Amino acid sequence: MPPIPELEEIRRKQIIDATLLTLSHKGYAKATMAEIAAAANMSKGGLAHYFQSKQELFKAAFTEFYRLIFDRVEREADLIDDPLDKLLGFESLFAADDPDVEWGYPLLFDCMSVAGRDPEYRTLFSRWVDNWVVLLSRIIREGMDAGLFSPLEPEPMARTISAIYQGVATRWFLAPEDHSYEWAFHSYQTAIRGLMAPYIIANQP
Amino acid sequence: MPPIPELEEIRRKQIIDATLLTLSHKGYAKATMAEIAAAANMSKGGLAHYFQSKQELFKAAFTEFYRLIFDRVEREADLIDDPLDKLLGFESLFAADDPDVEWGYPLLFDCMSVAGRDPEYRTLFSRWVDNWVVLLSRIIREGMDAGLFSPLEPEPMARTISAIYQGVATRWFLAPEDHSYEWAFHSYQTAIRGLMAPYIIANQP
DNA sequence: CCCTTGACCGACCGAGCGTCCGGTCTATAA
DNA sequence: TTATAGACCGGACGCTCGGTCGGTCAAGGG
Repeated sequence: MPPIPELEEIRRKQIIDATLLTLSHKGYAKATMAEIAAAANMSKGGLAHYFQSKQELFKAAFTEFYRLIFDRVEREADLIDDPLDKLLGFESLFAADDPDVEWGYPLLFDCMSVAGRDPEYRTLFSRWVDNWVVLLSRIIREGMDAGLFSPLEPEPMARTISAIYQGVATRWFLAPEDHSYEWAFHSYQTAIRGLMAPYIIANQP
Repeated sequence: MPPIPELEEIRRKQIIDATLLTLSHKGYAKATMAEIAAAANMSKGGLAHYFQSKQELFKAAFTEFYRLIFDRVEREADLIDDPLDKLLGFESLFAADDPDVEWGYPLLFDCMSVAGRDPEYRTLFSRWVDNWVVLLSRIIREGMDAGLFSPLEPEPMARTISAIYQGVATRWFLAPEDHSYEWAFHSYQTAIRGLMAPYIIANQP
């Protein structure tokens, strides 16, 4: 009998946090169960009590990871009023010194790498993308409702925008010597403006 | 004394081909030296005779891989005359049934995943990008020389274009249910047209 | 005909890994 | 107080893999 009924939830969170921490500086391939157990102040056996395999644990960790990211992005989008500015304003994701960013990208690359062969991880990746698409679609609809954008299909446009964001961010992250923050931000903004240009209704004077 | 002096080159090519083949359906993490050796019709010892470590072999293989891709892309670009059409015309890279494409993307994701932590692979990734940038910059310069584009900095634009291409292609490859060929091609073309629009000189009637 | 050289073999080693499992401890129920 | 169940421990097991190393064989030089 568990003394505290929520113990399982607490432990799972504790383990997942430790997994993300370990993953962040070791990577998917080199993170071991022993290391994760140690980071969670637990033994390998205790860890196995809550997650029966490494795969299961990693999938739970990755799911938790993108939940974290979206909480954050959504909060930031809420602070901006103008829909176009919202679309253009993901600068916080180009913050090199932010720990979330620093280990978030490698984690995403790990997921993509595995997804190249494993359908289950492909689903994880799709869900990651879907979150972005939902967020961006909502912003586009806001713009249409406010009479700022002329009618367009929100979802394909949202997918295009997020794909462009990901492409630019990947370069910036993996080859920063050749892709400065300025380049990344300018590239992203120019590309999005170019895409949205046909749909932006000139503001009345 | 080797009976054929070029034997070493032949063997290295043979091994690298086998490595790419093995990598293509096993992935970086799960491809073993024994398997590669078998694919090269050779023993582990023979393999070790030419490549002293797995890392060394993989780096050579990846370098060869992007040489292959660029030979191909360059040849295809040569077939098109109009510079803008060249920029817009990488459709062969959205060919799902092409074996080069089918295993090329996973290989690139593997490289990116390792590059997230390993500076040597980061350099490999940079070189991969640089190849694209050189190719695209040349096309942009052609357009400027031909009076089709007004003056612009070719390199940053080339980097933006290739980043967008990569972002779109990644989605198309990893989440094809949600990102059709039509979506990918339209997204890429629309984005590039939007970027280039300010620099396209209206053709005289 | 022997000796050297280099290509190549494949059994083996040792490290590292995920998983399993017998056991211990603690808290509740009887 | 005793019994029981679940939480957790940590060593052992089995396996895989990269790298090594003594050996074989064929070709050419002396």
